[in-house]
Amino acid sequence: MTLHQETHSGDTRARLLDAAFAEIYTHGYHGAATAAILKGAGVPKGSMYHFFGSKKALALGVIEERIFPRMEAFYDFEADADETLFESLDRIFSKMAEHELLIANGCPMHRLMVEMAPLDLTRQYDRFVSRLAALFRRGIDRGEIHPFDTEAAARFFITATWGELSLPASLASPDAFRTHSRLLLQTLDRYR
Amino acid sequence: MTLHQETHSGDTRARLLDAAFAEIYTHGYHGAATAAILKGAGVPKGSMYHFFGSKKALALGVIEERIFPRMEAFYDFEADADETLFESLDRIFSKMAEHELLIANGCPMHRLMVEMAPLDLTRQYDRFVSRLAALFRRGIDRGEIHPFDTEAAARFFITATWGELSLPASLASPDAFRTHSRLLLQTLDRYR
DNA sequence: TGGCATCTAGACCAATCGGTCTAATCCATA
DNA sequence: TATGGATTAGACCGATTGGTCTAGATGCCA
Repeated sequence: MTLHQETHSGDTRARLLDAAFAEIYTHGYHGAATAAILKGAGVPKGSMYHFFGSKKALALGVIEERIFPRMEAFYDFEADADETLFESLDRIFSKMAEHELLIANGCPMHRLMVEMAPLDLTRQYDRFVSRLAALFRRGIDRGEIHPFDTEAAARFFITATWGELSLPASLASPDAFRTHSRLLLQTLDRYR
Repeated sequence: MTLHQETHSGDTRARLLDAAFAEIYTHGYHGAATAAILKGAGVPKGSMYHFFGSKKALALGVIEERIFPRMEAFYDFEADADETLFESLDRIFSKMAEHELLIANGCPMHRLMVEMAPLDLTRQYDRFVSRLAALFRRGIDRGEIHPFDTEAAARFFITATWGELSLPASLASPDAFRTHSRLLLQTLDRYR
């Protein structure tokens, strides 16, 4: 049966978040029209304003329930406790280089950060820095690398990587990204 | 006399470019309303559409005649031919750290690149890379540093710096920038 | 001074924006 | 099966968007 609408079993909210994420990721917040989001989700306007009070609230929901969890899963620094620091970093950077959408469109959190400057993403950023710094610290504790300022290095790694990922698709490529991350990793050689 | 309008001696076009630059730099392309640009320039709509066919054409003009020349002047890598490579880099990074607007708002070319992805800024990017690579090469030729892949290093420096500069004002600071560029410069130590 | 192209001026336009509102419908529970 | 909150549906709204158009002012050159 299922005539023109598939699986409308109360997942309206989730569909809205998914469609909004896609639309905002590819067109930016200002460039994403609510009409396009609605169409993408196959949901009428009334439902959107039932679940979210405004476009901004929807964007906040996207950050909180789509982008941030996705990042946490992606940058799973501690996935394998048996990995050395350098093995972990290699694994993460390789995964990124193979992620076509990421190479072409950049990090969604970074994009929203840049475009919606008034929005405060300090907490998410700090949390992200802490996690990477903790990975560095574990390497130090295990004697894989000599001590250094892990917080500063984590910030350096994150913003430097965001910069490379933010290149437009016409300038970005997996190879360019791999070169970038190789140079970035060399930063740590002096502490080996 | 000059009643309510100051120096309208045919500089309308220039005023439009200035106002558009300011508006686009602070609000982004989508966020910049033509009405606001017009108001900022103190110029009626008819004049704008006389000189520029569309908002997009105006933005192109801003890139070509405001942003890019400004960058070329700012990153004047070869200003002092007697400087060593490291002196030049120190000078540039210091100048950037002291540039409040740059720290707070990021590199205008980078912002437009991110927001107007379809726009092709490949030529400008490549030119910028070449200039920095040339500075590296000069250092090599003078024996100040051992040979390395200057193109790759230039790209690394530029995108890494863009990433740090793209942090929102709430996370950016001259100190954070200085730490970032210090770590970036360490990349070259291995070739000293 | 007359004539013509350049430029100014802003009223006006259709389209689109985010957002509101009310009526209909669904659905769980009593 | 009756009731009532949750959800759907989309017509509608004022504001704002980028863009058009025509009338007049301006200034250069003949």
